[in-house]
Amino acid sequence: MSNVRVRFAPSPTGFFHIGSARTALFNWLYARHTDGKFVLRIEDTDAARNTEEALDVLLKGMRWLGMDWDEGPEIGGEYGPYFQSQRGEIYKEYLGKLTEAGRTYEKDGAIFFKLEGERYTEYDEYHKQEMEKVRAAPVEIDDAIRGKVVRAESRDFVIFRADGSPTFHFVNVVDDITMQITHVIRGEDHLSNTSKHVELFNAFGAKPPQFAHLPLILKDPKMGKGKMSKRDKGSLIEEYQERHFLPAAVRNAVALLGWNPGDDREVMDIGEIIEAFDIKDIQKGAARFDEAKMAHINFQYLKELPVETYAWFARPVLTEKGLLEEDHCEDHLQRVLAICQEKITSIEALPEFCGYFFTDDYPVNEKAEKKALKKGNHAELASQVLESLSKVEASGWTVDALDKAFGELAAAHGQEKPFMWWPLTRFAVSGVSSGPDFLPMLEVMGRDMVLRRLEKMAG
RNA sequence: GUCCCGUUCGUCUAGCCAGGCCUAGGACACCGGGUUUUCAUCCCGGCAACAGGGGUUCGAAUCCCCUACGGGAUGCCA
Repeated sequence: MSNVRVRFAPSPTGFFHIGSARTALFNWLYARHTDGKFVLRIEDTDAARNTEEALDVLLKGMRWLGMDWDEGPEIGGEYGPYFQSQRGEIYKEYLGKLTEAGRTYEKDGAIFFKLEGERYTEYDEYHKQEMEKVRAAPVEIDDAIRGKVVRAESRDFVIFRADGSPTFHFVNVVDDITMQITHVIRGEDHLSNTSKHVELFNAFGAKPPQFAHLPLILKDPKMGKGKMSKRDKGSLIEEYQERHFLPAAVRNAVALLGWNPGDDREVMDIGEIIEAFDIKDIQKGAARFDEAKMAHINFQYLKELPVETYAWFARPVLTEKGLLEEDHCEDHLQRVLAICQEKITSIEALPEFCGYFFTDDYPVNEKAEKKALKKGNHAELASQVLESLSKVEASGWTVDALDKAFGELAAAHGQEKPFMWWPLTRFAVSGVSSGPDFLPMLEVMGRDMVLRRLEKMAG
């Protein structure tokens, strides 16, 4: 085990944003890669919006993506509590240290952190007023992604509000010190704040952790400017859960958001990702999230799934849509899925793709109908197929037998191949013009269903 | 305004730190062709980028400077 201790410190808002998930994942990957500890710390100081449900969304999302934490909610750990709302005593104690060192003062009921350096007054263009500023020594941040970043703070800042609650900058630093965090991997929006944090670490006489600031995930320019927000489509992990994406695929896609293994690998199992992951390979530039790529990766995972597992994911989706009885024969389900799995790119599209295997109440696609009927008189063609296929016994209803029956049908009409009957037949039994391979589809459907639907078309 | 960060195909990116192997590679998307006389799969092909300008150098996507653009910070939000 290494001494690496990283943390993910979300504020439960009721959403699990893809950017947060990425930050969590990178921390988790780094912990697993280095055989260190991954700490989950809940920043629930804003009582108004931090509810039980909000925390639940977060924890469920973490687990769904397979990110387990070594210390944190529900499991505890030796550096707890892991909820900021329960760490008041610790914050008071650390405030005392600062006050003792003469680094605080009170103003308007709030407690400020006092910077060291020459003081002067200057008109501030942003605040549109005269303000007291400090010529503090520049702080040097050695960022694992950006390199050396130098930035100087110029104003004292609030660490305890007038209502007595500590601010983000303060609790963040105190928690990182007391939880002995060695690496802080977080979004770039915190890079400018880091000089504040380093000032605080220094004031406490603590060594700042290794920082690594992740590039931001920007929204689609068509949707506006700035970083991706929870209102943007595709930005919430919950959305992928609801759409039945495979968690491993989502995790893989999220890992690729600003990181890559340095070669052409994209679809990787989690062990591979953990092994390859390193902070130095993280991108500097901001990225735009591409849903199409996520879908592609998801499909790659879907194709590789054993049909048993595929059925495990698919069954609830089909049941939800009312296509499948709870106790529907597992073997039959798997036979259907086996011929669909390679053709279909998402679980989400499955009900539409294969619903007709399970119910007679399936929609008829008009375009497919037009296409199928172009081949000739549909009632006539259907009755020809019906006549031919009814000769195949239920016990011998196989691809081979069906192929043979179609062959004989063709021969009887002086055709070399039976393909003129195929589109019509497919349409008659499924209502659409595309789907699984034709003969296997008929075989899996079974004699009764196929003949029944052909009869209907034959009139 | 000030400070900080960034900028390679439409998108994600490799290459940049250690300049020549880059006529800039891969993937997604898109377009075309093929297979499957179904198809959303699969196969083949195509399109398409070093933000701009100066330098340094025999040689720059790679090093330096400037400009432009994008982003972030500048909260008693986190």
